[in-house]
Order: sequence, then structure tokens, then C-alpha cells
Amino acid sequence: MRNEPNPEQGFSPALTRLAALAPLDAGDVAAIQQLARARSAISARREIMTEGKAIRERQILLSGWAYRVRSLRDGRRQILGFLLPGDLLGNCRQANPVAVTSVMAMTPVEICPAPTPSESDGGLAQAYAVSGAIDEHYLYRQITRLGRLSALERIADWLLEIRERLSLSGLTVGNRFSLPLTQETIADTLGLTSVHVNRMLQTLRRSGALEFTGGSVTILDEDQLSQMVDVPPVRVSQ
Amino acid sequence: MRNEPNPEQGFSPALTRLAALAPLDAGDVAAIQQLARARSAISARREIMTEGKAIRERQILLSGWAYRVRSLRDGRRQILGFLLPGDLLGNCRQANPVAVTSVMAMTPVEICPAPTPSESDGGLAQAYAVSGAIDEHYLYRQITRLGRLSALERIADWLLEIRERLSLSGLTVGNRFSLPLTQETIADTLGLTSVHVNRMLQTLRRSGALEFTGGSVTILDEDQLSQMVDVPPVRVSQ
DNA sequence: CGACAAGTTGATGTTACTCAAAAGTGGTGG
DNA sequence: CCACCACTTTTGAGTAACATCAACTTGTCG
Repeated sequence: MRNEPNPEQGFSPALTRLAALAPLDAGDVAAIQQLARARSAISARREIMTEGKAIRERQILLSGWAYRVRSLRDGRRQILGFLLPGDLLGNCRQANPVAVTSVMAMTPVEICPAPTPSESDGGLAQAYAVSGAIDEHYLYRQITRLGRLSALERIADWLLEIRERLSLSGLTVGNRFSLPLTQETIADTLGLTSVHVNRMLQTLRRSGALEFTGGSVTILDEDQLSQMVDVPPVRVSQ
Repeated sequence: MRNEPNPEQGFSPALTRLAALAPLDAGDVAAIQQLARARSAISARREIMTEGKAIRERQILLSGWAYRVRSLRDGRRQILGFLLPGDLLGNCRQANPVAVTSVMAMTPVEICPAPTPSESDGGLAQAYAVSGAIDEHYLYRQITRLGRLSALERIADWLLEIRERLSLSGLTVGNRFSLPLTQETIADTLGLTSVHVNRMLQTLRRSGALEFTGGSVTILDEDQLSQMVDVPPVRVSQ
């Protein structure tokens, strides 16, 4: 989760993801790396953005996990989605936007300002646009998951999604990836209780579909998981 | 639902909504009214956009109801949200975007191309941006609804949302608005079965919270409904 | 070691689903 | 105008999935 150069590409996870979304030229990469030096660290459980408050600028999540959340007055809360390295915060089109949801740091998080795309280079602008479209895709997927999948299917679908996303920034090792969440948090993501999440995870573990220890998950039987759910490919551009 | 001038503002529902999102000047209004003459009619149940297919241009929904949907292979389907008069289709930032969900006409629908904002006038561009932010807000609300509200709460929250949206385009009469949906469709929206939607609607009707006959709903006891749910105000800009 | 958070287990309760059938509704053609 | 059809709404009875409550265990970190 640290921001050391990836031996394969020489890129940090965040840069790996952005470069995968659109062809970035050397100037784009340099601009991001330049701003990444001015990164700021946020500790776990701290609020990164507050619902209703102004968004200053577009930012890149460099490391760590964050999440969007809506809380109800009676204490119920729904986690709307996670923000992973390479994801953008405040990626909107308006002049004076306010945050439509709060964003909290799940783990310690590092963020930096995102370079403003210049007129000439479309690479960065395209990466931002594609990132926004992917975000939208995952929102629709989350709605479908909550509305029409069973508890077991929700977990399977969601784990496959998280792996797919982490994989894009090079944060998976084979079928293994780190998952720094409590079962309570997973429950608030999938619209379940932590007790039920626990039981369903055990079902998956006993069936040999996956392994989870400490903060990481290994998908042992991907076919079994994907047969439980429709696995829609992410396509956002021609 | 026809596009006759609204006696109050002289605006069609679609124009009423767009003008409410950002200050439009006479040129913007004329541009929309001009393109609205080239409207195209789509009959009920026809597909307006297909998941995975290219989006040609930004369009305005002039009249009728449409909906975004994801269908699973086994026949389950989730309605992701509705598109009402004044809503935008294909409101994205990319060069060659593809639709991330299908959009279908619920009722007969009229659409027209949306004017491309010029450099000088920010009114239209702002309306498009705000519209996108509002869409995002409602997606998060739908996630919270499905993940953390009970069946009764989902229905109450959703009815209040629909009324709020229709009200923005002037399509409510007091607390009454038309709701051209079957209970089966409502069920696919709220992640329930039609049988359960039926029972919950009766509960609300018997408690005097609302009245529904044929294709329209009257909210009789708004307080009762809003006490069942958090009613977050829509705010997307400063 | 002790304290606190997280994970696990069992028993029980409730919400919402399933299946099935009846009653209502609207449109169409004879 | 009526008979018929398909679709929608309504009702009932039984069931499954998930929640709730409460205790106990395991880990983790000072």
C-alpha cells in the first residue's frame, strides 16, 4: 500500500491505475509525480470530505482505503462505496460543488492534488472522465447488488469487484489482496448485519471458494464465485 | 405531460426544470426550444439506450417516464432509477462514451438533442453539471434506501423523492402527481416483490398517509412519511 | 497481563419471499 | 355492447432468509 515505485512499471499504484485508464504522456506522468510529492497524510477514521461542504479541488488517493458513507439519524449507516489508490476525489464538473456524501479514511490515507489538464493534452482529462464513468458503473452495480442479490451473492460479487479494482492499480498478488475492513464494515457496505456476514463468509470459506486471514483475502475458486453472480465487464468507452 | 407552455412560466416541464438548476439566458432558452421542435417520440417499452452501445449525444427528456435498468441472466432485474421530464440522457464528459446501463421508456417518451453549451455562456453548462450532480445524489440515496431502509421506509422515501423531482419540473398539483408504474415495477425499483409492495402500500393507505388510484398518488400526511425516513435536502452547489 | 475490539456461536424473532388463487381492470374484436 | 383476454391488484397460508439478542472466544496492543 506504500507508494514505492512498482518494479514492473516503475509506477505507484495510483499512477498505475490512471495510466491504465487513458494514455498518459511523459508530461502528465511528471505532473502527477510532482504533485504527489506534496501529498498529505490523513489518519484512519478521519473525515476527508464532509457532506454539504465545498469541494476545493480534484484530488488523487495515493494510498490507503477511504469510503463514502451516508449515516441515518438513528445510527444506521450505509457505506456507498470504497475509494482505492488511484481513485479520484472531487472529480466533478461544476464550478462550486459541494460534496454529496461524506468521505472517511478507513486506513491511514495519502492524497495529493490532481493536476489540472491543460488544453492541449487530452490524456489526463480523458483519464478523469473514464474514472468518473467507472465510478458510475460501480454505483449501478452496488444498487443491483443491494436490490437483487442474496447475502451470499452480494459478498461474492463485491469481493470480485474489489479484486478487479485493486488489480487495476497493481495491488493484487495473484488471487490475493489485502482487505483492511472489519466484518461490521462489510455489513454496512452490503446492507447486512455483521453476524450474517460472518456466517456467509464461513460458508464461502468452507466451500473452498476463498480464504481470509487477518487483513487479506485469497480467492481460491474464482469460478465458484462468478457462477454465483453475473459478472458484467466494465466498459465505459468505445 | 405534453409540452405546452406552462401558464405560470410559459415553460415546458423540461425547460422549467433546467431553468431551475441554473440561470439560463434568453439564448439558452431559445436554443432548447428550437431543438425541442425536432423532438422524437419513443413508444412505451422501447429501449432508448443499450448497455455497452455508444452514446451519440446529450439529450433532454421532454415528456414521459424512462428508467435505467440492469437485468440478470436468471430474469431478476433491478431498476436503478427513473428519468423524468427535464432529465438528461448521455450527460457525460467523455469523448466516445458507451452507456453503462440500458435506458427504457416506461411510458411514451419524447426526447430531443440538448444544445451544446458555447464558450461564453455558462448557464447551460452549469445546468448540465448540476443535473449530473443531482443524479449522483439520487444514486447514493437509492443505495442507502436499498441497503438500510425497511420495505415501508423504502416506499415512503422513494415517493417523497419522486414528488420532489416532479415538483421541480412543475408536474405536481399540490400533493398529487401521476405515477405511471405497476407495483411490479416499483418492486424492481425498491428491491422487493410486488406482493410485498402491495401490502406495504395498503398499510400506508390505511394509515392515511397517502391515496393512490389509477396512475396517480396523493400524499395526504407528509409528516408521517418523512418521519419514517431521513429526508436529506438536495444540495449540490454552494 | 489486562482491556477492548473483533470474530464466532446458538437460540429465537421478524421481515419479506414464495406459491397459489381470486378479484379487479382495461383493451379488443365480434 | 358484450365476451374475452391479458395484465394487474389483492388476499391467504406457509416458508426462507436475515435480524436480533446474548454469550463466549479469539485476537491485538498497550
